Amino acid sequence: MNRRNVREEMIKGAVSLLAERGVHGTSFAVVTEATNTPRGSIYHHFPGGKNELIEKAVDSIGGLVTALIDAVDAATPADVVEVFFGSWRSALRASNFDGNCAVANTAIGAGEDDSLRVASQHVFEKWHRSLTSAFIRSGADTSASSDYAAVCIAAAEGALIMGRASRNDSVFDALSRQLKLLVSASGR
Amino acid sequence: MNRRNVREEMIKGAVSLLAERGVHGTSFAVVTEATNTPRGSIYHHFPGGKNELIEKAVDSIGGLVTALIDAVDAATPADVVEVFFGSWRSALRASNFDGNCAVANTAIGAGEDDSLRVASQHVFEKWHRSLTSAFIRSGADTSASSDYAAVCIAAAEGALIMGRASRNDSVFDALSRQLKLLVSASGR
DNA sequence: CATTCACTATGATGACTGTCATAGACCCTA
DNA sequence: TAGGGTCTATGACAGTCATCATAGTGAATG
Repeated sequence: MNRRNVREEMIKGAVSLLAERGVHGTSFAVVTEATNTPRGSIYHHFPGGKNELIEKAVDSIGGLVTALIDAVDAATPADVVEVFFGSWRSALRASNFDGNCAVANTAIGAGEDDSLRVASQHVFEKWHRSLTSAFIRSGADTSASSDYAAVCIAAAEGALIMGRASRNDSVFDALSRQLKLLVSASGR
Repeated sequence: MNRRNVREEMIKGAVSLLAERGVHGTSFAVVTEATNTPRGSIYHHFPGGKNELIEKAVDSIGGLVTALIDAVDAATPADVVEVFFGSWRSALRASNFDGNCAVANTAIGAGEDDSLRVASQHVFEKWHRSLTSAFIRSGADTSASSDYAAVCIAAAEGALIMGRASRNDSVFDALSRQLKLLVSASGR
């Protein structure tokens, strides 16, 4: 836990906690306890305080998911839907139905300070661009791909909330089923 | 502000604050200040403390929206989509892009105590049933209506988050456009 | 008039929050 | 060996949170 990775550990822990408990639940006390990182050096690593930590956490998970989307090499638009929803679904399961999207939680928990809101906005935009490209690559209708991406992201975010509320991920079945139909209609 | 409506005032105020600031931001101090209700009688009206207030607020807004859905008398499935998203969209605008769905915020902000999670779960289920019926009434494919309802609710919840993050409601355009196509495909 | 009840006012409690100052520990370089 | 920069430990700070106890109000009932 010494040397240089304390900062990274904190950011990583903040991502998990952000998904599970939101911005307010991600207090420094909880972060340091969950990650076994030293409480004394917080303002050394994050001079901007809590906001800086959360921002970095949002950037981190945002970039990670973006990379995941960019790596999708699907043969059909329906496969893009399958992979995208499948990832979120398994994330929900992995959290034992106790986690939401960290970015969504940040957008919701953003207070007066606009920095957090803007950070999550940028992530959403990045995801939208990447997913749009993925749809185009898979042979979807080019002019509709942006719409498809928006629908998928919005639906996934909503499904996470509903799935968590019901401790059940069957919502994803309906979404996957219908959105596959939608994106297949015009493509190919 | 005397007599019997203090309780109702508090619940009403809690709904607004819940949508804007989430569970944690809906503190008693803020509620009483925003509604000009007496701070001293909180535990008289809500012996269950904060949880009871939030629960009642979720029930309240849940029933209100349910009634709204039940009142929809649409000629086509596409019209159901139009009305449903239109309502959420104008709610977002009305809040100056600073409000989410109060029920979603409660689901997210629910802590260890399961009561809040369950309350929001029930509301989501109620909405799902009502919207499914609305689709069936409008002539949509009966076996697909449940899926349609799930997709619409999830997408709307996600769109609220994204719209708030970007202070922009153009996401709703894409959603409305595509989901109208989807629900029209099999219906009629 | 007296009692009871619904409601309100005030303030204390202890826990937790983000923030920061101070001082000590570690290790690389000279 | 000495110095200096990076990191850590400890704890104080002002504030807010939910909760509750105590005391008080006024009105309706008996």
